[in-house]
Amino acid sequence: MTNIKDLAKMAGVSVTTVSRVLNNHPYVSEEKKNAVLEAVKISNYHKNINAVHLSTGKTSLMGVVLPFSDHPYFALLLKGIAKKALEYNYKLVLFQTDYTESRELEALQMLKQKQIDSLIICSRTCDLSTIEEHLPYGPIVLCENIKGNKVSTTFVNHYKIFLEALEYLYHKGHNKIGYCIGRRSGTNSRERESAYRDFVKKYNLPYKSDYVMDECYYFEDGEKVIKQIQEMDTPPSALLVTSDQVAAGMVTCCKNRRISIPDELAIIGFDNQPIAKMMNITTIEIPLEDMGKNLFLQAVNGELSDEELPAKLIERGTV
Amino acid sequence: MTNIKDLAKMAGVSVTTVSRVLNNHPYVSEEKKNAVLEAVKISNYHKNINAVHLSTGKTSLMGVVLPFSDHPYFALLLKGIAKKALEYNYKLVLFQTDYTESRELEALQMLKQKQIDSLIICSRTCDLSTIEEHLPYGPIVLCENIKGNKVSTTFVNHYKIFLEALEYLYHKGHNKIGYCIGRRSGTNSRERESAYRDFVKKYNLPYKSDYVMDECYYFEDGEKVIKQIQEMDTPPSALLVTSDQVAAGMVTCCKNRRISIPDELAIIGFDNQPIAKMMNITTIEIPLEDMGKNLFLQAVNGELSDEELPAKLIERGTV
DNA sequence: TTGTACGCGTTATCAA
DNA sequence: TTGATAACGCGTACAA
Repeated sequence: MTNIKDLAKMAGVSVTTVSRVLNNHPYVSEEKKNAVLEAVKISNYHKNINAVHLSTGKTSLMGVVLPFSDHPYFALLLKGIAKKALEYNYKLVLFQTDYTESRELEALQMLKQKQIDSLIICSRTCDLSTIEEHLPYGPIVLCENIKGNKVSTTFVNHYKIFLEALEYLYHKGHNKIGYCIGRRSGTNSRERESAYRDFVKKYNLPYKSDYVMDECYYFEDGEKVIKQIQEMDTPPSALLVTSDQVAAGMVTCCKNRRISIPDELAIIGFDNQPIAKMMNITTIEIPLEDMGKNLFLQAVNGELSDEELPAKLIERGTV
Repeated sequence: MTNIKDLAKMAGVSVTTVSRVLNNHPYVSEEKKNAVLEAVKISNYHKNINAVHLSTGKTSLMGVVLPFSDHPYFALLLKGIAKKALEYNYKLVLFQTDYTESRELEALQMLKQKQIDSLIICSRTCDLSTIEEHLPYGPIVLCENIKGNKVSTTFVNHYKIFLEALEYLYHKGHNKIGYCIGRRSGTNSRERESAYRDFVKKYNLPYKSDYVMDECYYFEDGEKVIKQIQEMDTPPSALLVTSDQVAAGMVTCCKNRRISIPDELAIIGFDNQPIAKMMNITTIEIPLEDMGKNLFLQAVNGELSDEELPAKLIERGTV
């Protein structure tokens, strides 16, 4: 492997000059520059990036922590991050955690060890305090509404939009409303739960714990939900479903079982993914790709900020 | 940032001894070992991985090239890779190419620059020769049937399984069979096309170019296909669809349009994803996760091998 | 405009 | 069992 020293020898210049040429620094004569470039060409030289990293203390590598990359929600977030990463010439290191804390710690560890410059955590299991401990080693940004901390955040106001959707259903005549969610823990889920509780309280509705169904992630989970509500004595007449995938699975399942939508069951999905448009599902649009882009920018520049992005209800045929 | 030198000073030993302790090498007394460990603890020391990389010439980073990470086919492949990566303590660097060659070259570049140890290319646009040029810099493995080269491969025999599926449809009484595919280029696509041509030749069927539909990737593309065939004078009576997602989209669309499956249109999907099971879609099972695992293993150990994994037809309700 | 010399943090070699 | 010291390859004060 030829290195910068070899090049210097070949071109008859110093290593500094070689380095200058390689990094487009000023103050180097056309003549020597060409000599170096020539040497690069004939020697098939390529920088050893690790040496650059060691020398500069930076890696142009950004970590991305997410539970599953095969879920459209996170895939879209990732897409936004990846777009900006391309633009800024950053590479991404993926940490697929399956919501296990140890995998999250690995990512934080890499930040500590300077293998990545910064870290985007799309969803987490570990404590906020654990994250804060690692802040001295590089920027960490989160995708949840916890303003006023030492970490930057990009988020949508899940409390507000959840409440809005619930009110919408209520004014459409529904008073038996349930909701489906991925996991019960996590900031976003807690926000939704508290919106739900505030809603039933406001309208004096009973809080039925079986109206809240968790572990809903994928298309095929929609069937599970339909089965569940069919077994209930008084099933909900409307469901807020925090993923369009699951909502689509429910719509498909309902068609198979001849359950009429929205007459027998109204459904509001989340994200406004292509599948929702195609299946004409009423949904809450979440600007996932924009959120990804924003997360990236916060992570690169490292300045502290909290940014709320808008979500909005899109009326279609399932309510 | 405290470093190994500081530790040495603190513990009253040499840097060599510190390094030995840190890497669990033998020949260090219990006493000194404890002294070092103590120093590590109180100084909150963490290795600078870049220095390790520079020194060892390795990174424990593996590159993964794929067109889109939000497609279930690649997401499953990635899942298999990620599982093994976790086991072998490797991290993954993701290159989402959108099938642009320049992004692929970036990955190869990183291999050259020693930022990654090895590279898995799940699907490519660039020439095989371009890949071979980069082979001296580290193992590169491919996910396609091009045996006998200097690169390792893991693949299923798409020619064979495609032919098998076509025969299956033929013997079910279909002689107007079409197929849907992602892109037309690429080894896998060419294999399928040649299986299709051999099939129509064998049974003396006409080759109709509009029976081959490309750009079919996602659920929502299923609708596009149905629209297309509905406009044909003599639409196909059966379709091989190289993604369960698209097949699911088609089934959904057919339900909306009251097209009876399999009577008016028979469908065979690909991959055997959960959605296929749920929607009772006949499909070709591809062991994607296993393929991912295998790709990883080939990439870490760097030995040259070509491994064919089995695919099989799963009969369900759409034929 | 150019070059020398050192630092980055670690591992590996070799002598003791 | 230990420790000096030389790599690893690059960037950059600082001097010229």
